[in-house]
Amino acid sequence: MTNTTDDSDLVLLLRRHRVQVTAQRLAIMRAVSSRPHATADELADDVRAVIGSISRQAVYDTLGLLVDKHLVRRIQPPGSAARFEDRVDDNHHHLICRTCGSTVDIDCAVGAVPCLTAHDDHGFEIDEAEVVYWGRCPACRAATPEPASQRPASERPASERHMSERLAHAKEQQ
Amino acid sequence: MTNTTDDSDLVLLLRRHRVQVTAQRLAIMRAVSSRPHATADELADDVRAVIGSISRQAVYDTLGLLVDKHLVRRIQPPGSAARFEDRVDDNHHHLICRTCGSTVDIDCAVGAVPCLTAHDDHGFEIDEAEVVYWGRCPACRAATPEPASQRPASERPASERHMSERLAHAKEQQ
DNA sequence: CCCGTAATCTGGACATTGTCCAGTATTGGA
DNA sequence: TCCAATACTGGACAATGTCCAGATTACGGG
Ligand SMILES: [Mn+2]
Ligand SMILES: [Mn+2]
Ligand SMILES: [Zn+2]
Ligand SMILES: [Zn+2]
Repeated sequence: MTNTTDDSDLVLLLRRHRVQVTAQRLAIMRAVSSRPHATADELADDVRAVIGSISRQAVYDTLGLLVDKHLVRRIQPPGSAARFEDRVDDNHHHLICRTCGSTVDIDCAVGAVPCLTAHDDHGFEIDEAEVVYWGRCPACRAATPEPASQRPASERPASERHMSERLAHAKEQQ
Repeated sequence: MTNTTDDSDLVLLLRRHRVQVTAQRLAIMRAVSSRPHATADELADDVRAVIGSISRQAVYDTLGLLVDKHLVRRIQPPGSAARFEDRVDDNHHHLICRTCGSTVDIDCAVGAVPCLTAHDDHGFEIDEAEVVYWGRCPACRAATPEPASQRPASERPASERHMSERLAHAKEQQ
């Protein structure tokens, strides 16, 4: 997608944001664009394949800078290192396969700024809602038809939600 | 809350789930109940204050086991170590202060099984939606009235979402 | 075009959060 | 009470970041 992007375009973009232009930064931007949802480590590898070498710190510094400038979005899926992507400011979410870890973009079910209206905001000033959908991708579903499914995800009476309440219940039944 | 719970109740609960009863497990269950959203490390400290000592491995093993048994829920807030809580199977979400990290429970804006219906499921079999709301808690808001707010969170034309597209735009304007 | 300074990059040490493993201790049933 | 399965311990190791001091590079001004 950005494979066809000229370096001069990236230079322009950086200058517009008052960011010094370096070979490392250009390479990292290209890497982020060409491999969405990659980790810092993966991006470092990609960059090394192009410009020979880069320090770990330069990778982290640059990604952090680009995130600050809203040129890159950092997502931190539970149980994984941070991942980075090109697609910013559109509030999209992510769908991750429990089995193989593959990650795809997903638009929000609710609207442009999804879920930003929580029932009770507890006095917080909410500015972002991050949503991660968990499931099994088509490939993994095909591989194992029915994984002896746990996780009924069904509701339980509110009175049994906490450990303490559930054990009281257990005692009665005993 | 569970401070008043008798050990024998916890024993009962574990037995019902075919889990061996040990002093470490009981202490960890108590710790999780009494300090919601604590990290493994914090729980280990709490447990040590009660039973003297426990290995890090026992803490992780037990928490993992309790999570498997649906007696404890593990949440992994972006940028933080995993946290654990008592309140399971009710699909509630979390609201985290960007400034001080305080975490509160929040019920879903949408319904009992929130957001589980994504626009396009990409063929995935979705079983859970995890939502993290980000913001500033009342205390932090009071401390700093307006933090030179960035993050407009406003929509941008779809044509400007990706780096590549935005730089093209930049070029025109040049 | 050259210079000086600020910004950036480098490489190595260090921190945090977890997992692996082999040996020892405890649990719970026979 | 005894045994086998299970759990716990302590130390090594791994992954993901951050800190820091010194070397290098970028870029605006002369
Ligand atoms: Mn994405
Ligand atoms: Mn909670
Ligand atoms: Zn998969
Ligand atoms: Zn706060």
